[in-house]
Amino acid sequence: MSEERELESAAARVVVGLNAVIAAVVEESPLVLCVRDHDGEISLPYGPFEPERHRTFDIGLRDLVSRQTHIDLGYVEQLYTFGDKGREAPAALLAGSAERDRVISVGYLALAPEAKDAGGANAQWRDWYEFFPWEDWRNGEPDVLSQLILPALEKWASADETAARRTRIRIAFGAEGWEEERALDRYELMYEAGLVAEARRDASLRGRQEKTSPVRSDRSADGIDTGSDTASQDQRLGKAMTSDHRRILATAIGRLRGKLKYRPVVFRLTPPRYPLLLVQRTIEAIIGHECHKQNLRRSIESGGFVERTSETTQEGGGRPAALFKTSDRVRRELSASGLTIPRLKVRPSFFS
Amino acid sequence: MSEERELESAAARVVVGLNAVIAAVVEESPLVLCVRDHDGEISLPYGPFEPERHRTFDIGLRDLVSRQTHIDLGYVEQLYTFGDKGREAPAALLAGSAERDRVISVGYLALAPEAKDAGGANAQWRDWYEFFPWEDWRNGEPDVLSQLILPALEKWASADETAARRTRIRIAFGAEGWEEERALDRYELMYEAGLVAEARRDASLRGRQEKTSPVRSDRSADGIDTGSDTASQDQRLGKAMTSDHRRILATAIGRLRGKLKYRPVVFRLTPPRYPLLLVQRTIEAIIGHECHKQNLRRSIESGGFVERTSETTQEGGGRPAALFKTSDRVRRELSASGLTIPRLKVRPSFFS
DNA sequence: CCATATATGCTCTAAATGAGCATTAGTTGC
DNA sequence: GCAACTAATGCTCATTTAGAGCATATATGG
Repeated sequence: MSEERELESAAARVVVGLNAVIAAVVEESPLVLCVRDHDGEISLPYGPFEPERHRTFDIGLRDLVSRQTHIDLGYVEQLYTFGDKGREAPAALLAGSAERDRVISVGYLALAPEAKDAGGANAQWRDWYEFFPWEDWRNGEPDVLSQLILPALEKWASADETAARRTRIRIAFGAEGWEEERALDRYELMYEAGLVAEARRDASLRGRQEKTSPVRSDRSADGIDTGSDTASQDQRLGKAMTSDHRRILATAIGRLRGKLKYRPVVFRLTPPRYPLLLVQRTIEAIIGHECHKQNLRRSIESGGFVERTSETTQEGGGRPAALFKTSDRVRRELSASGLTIPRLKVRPSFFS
Repeated sequence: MSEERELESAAARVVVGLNAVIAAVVEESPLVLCVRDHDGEISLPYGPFEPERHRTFDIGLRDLVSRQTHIDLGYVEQLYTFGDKGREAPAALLAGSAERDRVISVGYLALAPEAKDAGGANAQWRDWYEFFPWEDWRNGEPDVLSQLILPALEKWASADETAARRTRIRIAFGAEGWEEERALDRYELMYEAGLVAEARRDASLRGRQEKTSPVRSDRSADGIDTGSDTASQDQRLGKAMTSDHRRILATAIGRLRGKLKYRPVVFRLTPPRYPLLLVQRTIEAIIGHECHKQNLRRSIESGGFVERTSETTQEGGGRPAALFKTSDRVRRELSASGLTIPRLKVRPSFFS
């Protein structure tokens, strides 16, 4: 049996890749570092995990990123490992992988305190809401939700006898309040409903490759044709990415949004000295909605996350702001709890 | 370059394994399903991920577990992917992997509402505190902490000029309050300090295999010899497991403990009808400390997690308890928030 | 009936949150 | 210099949660 299996695994290898979501926040914009893949598609930095060179994933990731982008990662955390068949639709995405190899990928999230010039012309910082326009509620409920997404999802749900789809939609899209950390749930629903470009791309790729055994038959089987032309729609439904990178990014956003609430990770994204408003803008950029200023300040100050310095800034035309620095306890991760984020409520219009 | 890499990866393959932490709670005991590996060591159910047979990790895991143990998994969630070099110390742990292959492993957590007979004589449910005696505070602070662990860690920390070790110890072991979800941090510190059997085992294995490049030099370099004989000490410091399985289990425990607080996962572990005390005991078993009964009830009842039925039980010699069932909203995961767990405080004696 | 064991109901206090008003200290235009 | 404007900062008040513990209800075994 051991021999048999040996033959088997020699036939179809597993290739392990590494993917990095490298995030920074600059001037109200949450940025993610992107590269162009060989087809010119937008991708996350990725590459093979090389067991001979890399003692740990962590080391492999840093090495890979530093070679692709001139950036040295600081804070890094493992996100999720993606292994679904067909996820690496454009085959041979990683050098050295044969057609039938299974490519799995270990996704990481990294935080950078500044969006340093990424070096290679190939690397570029992008606002992550380019990929998820519906996730940004800072200026109120995004129109695309009630105008495009929810109607399309509703149609998709109505094609399902059981209430399962509708239930999932209600949870993900906030029938009982918008939960920002459900970014992945929302993306997955939209994918399954055929609303994002990747769903259509993957379906056609699958159609070409496999004549037998329908994989995830529900995906494009009854995907919705929302009418207008694809290009302008993808504009409103966000840019596509290589392979399942947009899913990985959604995972990262959801994770970061959640983590913000129970660990003081914001301070991984701040410069050495900063006014409290910067912390607020950083949080708002990530979370995707506005906060109650005074209460957030109370939370930050009373939590002992920061220390006031004697310096001040004079940015816009208002009273000068005191500059703060992150307290030692927090920088050394001594601090257990995160800061509570007082969100300013915006009522979703749908699910009235 | 692509060719070069192809050769390289043909030389040292990556083999992907799957690991399952399958948990259940029975009568105040948190149980985990274990198997015996070929050496007779206690292991988590594991096996190779077979890309030809398995479309997703999830499917692979269920298949693997059902073949090893007669159990059909319900709730399943990915935990973490372990890839450190040397983690699969006893080489060729997975059939078909050559000596120099790198074995990485995708760990999963599964919850079972009952500890069904596992089938194979090889599979066995065990109380997870056998492996982590210091994590069970239900009868107050475990003696082993102040008697063995903290002194040994303190000694280990004092060998470090920087305060780094001591800081980590203080965070992990609750200088500012015991945080039950830090189970992994605690285990890792103990491993690094050479307090658990696996650390000594891995060190000797490494010593045999590699003459060059000291890997994780701090591990056993100044590991502590706490004096008394190893056997009785391992008794007090918990049973060892194959490879890094105890680390995986620690990850699972920490994750489950954390999740309990923000998602209603307890109800994945309850039978169809139950008295509220059962929920309490289940939570206490997992969390590792007692709760304030009345407040926990308030939390459960007011949160709309359960519905009262007209039935009652008569277990011990007290007033009969009403039987509840989990509400639909919760069973379909409609419920967003978890229940707040009112812990009964126990003051740690150390870090006075 | 009594002692004992739980279950269950309720109260009281303290702390955390949510909202918003008021004041302060600058800048800019005139 | 003054009015208008901008943002920072300080504070208050009402509500909600969370933490503790007392009191009552309904069983069991003598």
